[in-house]
Amino acid sequence: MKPPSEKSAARRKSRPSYEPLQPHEIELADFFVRMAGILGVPRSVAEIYALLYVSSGPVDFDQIQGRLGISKGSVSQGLKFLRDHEMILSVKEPGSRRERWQPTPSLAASLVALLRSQVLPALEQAQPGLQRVLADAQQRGAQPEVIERLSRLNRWNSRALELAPLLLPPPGA
Amino acid sequence: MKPPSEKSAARRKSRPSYEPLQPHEIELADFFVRMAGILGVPRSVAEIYALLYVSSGPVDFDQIQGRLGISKGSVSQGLKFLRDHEMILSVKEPGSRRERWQPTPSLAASLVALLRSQVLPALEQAQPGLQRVLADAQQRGAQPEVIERLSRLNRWNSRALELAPLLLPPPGA
DNA sequence: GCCTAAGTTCAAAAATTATTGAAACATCAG
DNA sequence: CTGATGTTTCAATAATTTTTGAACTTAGGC
Repeated sequence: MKPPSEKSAARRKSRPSYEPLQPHEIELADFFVRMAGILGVPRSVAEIYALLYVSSGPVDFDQIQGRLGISKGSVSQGLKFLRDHEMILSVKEPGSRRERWQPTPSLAASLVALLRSQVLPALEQAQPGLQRVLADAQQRGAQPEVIERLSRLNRWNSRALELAPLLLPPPGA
Repeated sequence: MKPPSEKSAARRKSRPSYEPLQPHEIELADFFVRMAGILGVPRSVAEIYALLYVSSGPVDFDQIQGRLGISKGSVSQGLKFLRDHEMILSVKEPGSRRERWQPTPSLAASLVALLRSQVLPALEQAQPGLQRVLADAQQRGAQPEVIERLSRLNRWNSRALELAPLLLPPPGA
């Protein structure tokens, strides 16, 4: 609520005070937050991405924390998530340990990568189980309709797994 | 833990005791639960769908509750969700008020509908805001790179909105 | 090689979301 | 009609997820 007195704040090592998000930035953040929500990505992560997205140059850790008004921990974890999913890039300037961040050039590619990383493991892990479920149903002489459903599910799963690598090469190719 | 004594259970209006899910059913449910999780659909909803999906005929309310071991409230809400997203159909048999449920023929169509229902409203609502954000940036003479990003976002949004009705006709066409 | 700025980790707290169950409601078989 | 059956509602609770912040680690400037 009450900010540290102007004087002391200004004197010591110039701990800069950051502006809260402007209305237009909030609008964009809301959009990203909503979209991210569909995929279960936390609010803070979407906000960080939005901030980088509307910002003209790379943004550093403290700016992110200050402008969004969130904790260090959240910033760190959010950046980790975005890094892991190759949605942001860091720019290092010489003579400073500080990293500055900006979005990857293609948001589209980022989204695809994000989806991949969520869906693919599920498909892969499910593969043997789904086959077993189908075999099981056939052995038990289940209704043709059920067999048909389970077959289709298996076919889908296989096709998705085949197509996946074409959609975007795995993170080391 | 301890079921009601066999005798009384058997006598009165035959409140049947339902079998818990079999291993092959659990396997399928796990798959659906995982996939649903990606879209933020609750576990219980995915389980209900999975049960209908592996079952030979339509399944009624009490069977769902009994076999999944969840509350009436959850069953009701889960069915509502699935109904609202046109993922299940009810079959009514004459001489009974009871509804029995089965999955809609196409899981693919169901998934598309589900996605639509989550993504479309977000896109629609965002439309004016995104345009405003772009206009704003242009007026403020923001960096070309930022303008470019925001333009692309707007174009995407518009194209997605145009394409959407083709993907699947809105729920009354 | 220190020492400090920069960032990470993670247990605890807060916030959010899902589930329960009891009461209210609706419908239709009798 | 009416009573019992079948379903919905929703406030309370439980479960899960996200955020915080203080202690810890790391890296690089000096």
